[in-house]
Amino acid sequence: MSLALRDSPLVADGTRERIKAHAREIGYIYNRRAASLRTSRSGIVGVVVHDIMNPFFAEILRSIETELDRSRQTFILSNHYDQVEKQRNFIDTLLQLGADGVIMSPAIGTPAADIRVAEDNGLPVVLIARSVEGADVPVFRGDDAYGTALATDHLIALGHRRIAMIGGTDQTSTGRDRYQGYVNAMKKVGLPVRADWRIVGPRTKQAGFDATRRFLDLSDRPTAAVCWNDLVAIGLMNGLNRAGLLPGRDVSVTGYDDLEEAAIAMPALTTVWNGQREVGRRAANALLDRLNGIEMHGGQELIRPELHVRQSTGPARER
Amino acid sequence: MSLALRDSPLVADGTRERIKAHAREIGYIYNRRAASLRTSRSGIVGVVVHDIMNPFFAEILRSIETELDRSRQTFILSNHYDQVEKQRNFIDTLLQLGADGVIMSPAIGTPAADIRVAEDNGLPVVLIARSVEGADVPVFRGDDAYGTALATDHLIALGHRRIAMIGGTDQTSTGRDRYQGYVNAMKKVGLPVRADWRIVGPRTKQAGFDATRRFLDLSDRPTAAVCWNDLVAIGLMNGLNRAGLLPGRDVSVTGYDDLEEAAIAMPALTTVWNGQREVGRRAANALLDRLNGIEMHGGQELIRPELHVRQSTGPARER
DNA sequence: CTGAAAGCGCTTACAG
DNA sequence: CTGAAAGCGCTTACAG
Repeated sequence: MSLALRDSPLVADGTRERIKAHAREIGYIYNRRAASLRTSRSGIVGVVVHDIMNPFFAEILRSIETELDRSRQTFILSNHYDQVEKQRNFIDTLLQLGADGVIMSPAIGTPAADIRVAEDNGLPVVLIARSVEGADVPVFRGDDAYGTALATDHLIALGHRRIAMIGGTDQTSTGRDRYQGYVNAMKKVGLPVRADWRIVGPRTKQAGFDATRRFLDLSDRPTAAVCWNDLVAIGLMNGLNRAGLLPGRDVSVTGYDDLEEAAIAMPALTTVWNGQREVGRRAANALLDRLNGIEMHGGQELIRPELHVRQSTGPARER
Repeated sequence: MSLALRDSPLVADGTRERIKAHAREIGYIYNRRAASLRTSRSGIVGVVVHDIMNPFFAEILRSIETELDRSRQTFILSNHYDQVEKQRNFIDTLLQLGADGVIMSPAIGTPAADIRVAEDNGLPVVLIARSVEGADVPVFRGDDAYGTALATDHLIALGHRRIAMIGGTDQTSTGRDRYQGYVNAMKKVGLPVRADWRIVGPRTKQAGFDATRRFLDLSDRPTAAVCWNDLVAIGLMNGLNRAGLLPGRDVSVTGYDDLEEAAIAMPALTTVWNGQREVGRRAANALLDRLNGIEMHGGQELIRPELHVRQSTGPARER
């Protein structure tokens, strides 16, 4: 009977259909726990990110969902809110449930040992968005340094010479890379990189909004801002609007990620496409490949970002 | 040993600690599948909503997460995108995994029978945001008719007489109730309810943005719009801004939900607080109570919404 | 080809 | 109080 229900070719068509019909009739429910106990495959994949409410991760999740659905894998989601302990608990849970693998955007401060524990216990890991020093697993992320350089170059080409960087942190690989790209672009053309023109921290709309005051109070106030991501940029633009300044005319603003809402922001946001869908799709497929026994090299796969120019950037105008 | 690991009081403290230390040392991993097979409790709760990328659901999920974490339940998430079939697959998966219960915002068109199948197979159901006719399970949602009446009353008090309703659908209980509240408020003071002043459909930012043209082209163009939710309102405000109209001065706009970003929208959005956190908290606790054998009556628990007045609404001015 | 038996790793009722 | 045995529902290797 179990063979028939699993569509085994060992069972004749007619027999299979009769058995299936009967199973439906008596309300038979396949017990995946029992099957999993026996086969040690559970059909469960874990996904853990900083925060699914962040549209950046939500967009990645959506394409992961598409890929896993196709392979009939169930996925369990968790936020770690950058708490290593919460992430560790989740990995424990996955191990206890016998999950087949995990896709993670590691919490700030994740030690390579945590990845190794998972791997050593038969839970293959694939990383997205951030890498972990010393962990020999596949990583899928955008080329952040290249991306912010694109944005910065664009502003420089528009004639801006005083450019701030708003948001982010040095605690993640992404944060360091994005800042580095901005620094490289500035230095390449001999523009000053001033420590006080970097406003560390903001990564949300609210934080971008709150940073407006600090930005406007900077000495030798910059005429443009490279923002950590679209959320910060949109928050900053709202703040500038409130202060009576028009983004794209009075101050140029770039975002990062090209979220769905970047195009309908007010004004439409110039930003860097970060390939969320690509990251999700490739990460999911890499994990599925690993589950099917395909050998995988560790190391990064960088997705090349693209600049999308819209209305939030314009020619530099001195006050 | 299994007793010691589960902190049973039957085991002396010293013994327990020694056993636990040893377990850690040899890298012992508790097998929840095996335990679940034996006890028929899995520690898994399913949550299925239309779309977790929608901040309304994301905010509900966040408080569900908090409550379930506290009870050490793992939750499995799924979007149904209003496809009954997808929702049905998810419920099947939960049954196969022996999940302890499910919290769902039912897909449009969910038959009461689908709820009953789950319940009859030992999967208790709690509904959020929408109800299902004929399903005798607890429902937690806001009082939608009351909420849109609050918004409409507010606009009427500001002197508006031509008020449109933008977004939503008659296919959900929420949609019908929100429209009814608007109709009631208009009729109560003898204002006209015109079919062409209702723009059915939009529920996203993009859709709200896209609806701007249709709104501006309405005959006897309304001076105010009651929007289905904050996303539609923000999209509409962006569209109005692009058209050179200032929300709150040229056109008054109300939202619904009071999402976190309503307060920092441009301009700050007048909206109806819809108690997402409350809905999530109560739904999770109701389910946990059911799991612990506490009897539950079916039926709705309505959370009373509140009007939050900000800058997107102002006195009516005729052109 | 078919059917009965063993075993996955737990928990619990039961014998000692 | 302790320890060995049964059984949850599958899958698979094996005997017939």
